[in-house]
Amino acid sequence: MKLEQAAKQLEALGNPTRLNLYRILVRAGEAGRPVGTLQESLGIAASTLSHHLHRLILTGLVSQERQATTLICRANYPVMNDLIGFLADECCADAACNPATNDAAA
Amino acid sequence: MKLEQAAKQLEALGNPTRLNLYRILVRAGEAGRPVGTLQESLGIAASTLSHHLHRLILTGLVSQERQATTLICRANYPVMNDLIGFLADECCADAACNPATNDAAA
DNA sequence: GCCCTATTTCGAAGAAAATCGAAATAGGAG
DNA sequence: CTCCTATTTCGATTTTCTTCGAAATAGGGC
Repeated sequence: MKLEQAAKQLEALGNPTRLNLYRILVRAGEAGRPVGTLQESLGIAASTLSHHLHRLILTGLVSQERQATTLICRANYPVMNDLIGFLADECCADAACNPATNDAAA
Repeated sequence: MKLEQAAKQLEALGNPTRLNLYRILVRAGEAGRPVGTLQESLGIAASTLSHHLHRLILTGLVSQERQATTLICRANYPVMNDLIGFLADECCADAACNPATNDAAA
């Protein structure tokens, strides 16, 4: 994964409203959640929610599927897996934190 | 971990310059890196670097130690571990992505 | 005390984000 | 076709971020 893409996804999750939104979607599982119920859960303006949702969709973390007039939103698990993989790769997440001593720089 | 704190850390990493900076620190390992060499690697103004560094330090992702006149910066691995743990917990990272069907909401 | 390097703080300018309400579009029901 | 609900787009406002250079502080060396 490219650093820029990872940064975009991290930024997308780096907002309390969006992180909360994303968490709700994750917990909703494969069933997903219509936009309307998300709005009720979050208690924000529909336009604000739409904006945040759009940002999450742009990064690939969330996807939508139309069901008649309602839009079902779902967390895109593989994308999150890749992101966590990136972080773990860079930051020795689950390992014993024994980073190499190579001087990788910009 | 609280959602707000996780969001702050994600936001801190959600900037290309800071993510790059953090990656350099992670790869530097326990030895860490003086601020000066970070500036050379990143090619940004010292004040800009100081600002980004401050943000990473505020979230706990990076810590500093003074060695005479130079400040050594180090990645704070446990904090990143917690963050990854939070993401994995919310988003079934390494598991087979079988989220529960509880309707947790805000 | 004076100087020298390393780093931060200050002040400012431009860019981007978060939020809302109002208006526009999407998809179907009658 | 008209209407109704669901959702997005538009326009605006307020706040926050990013970046820089200049000036201030930190810690020693002479």
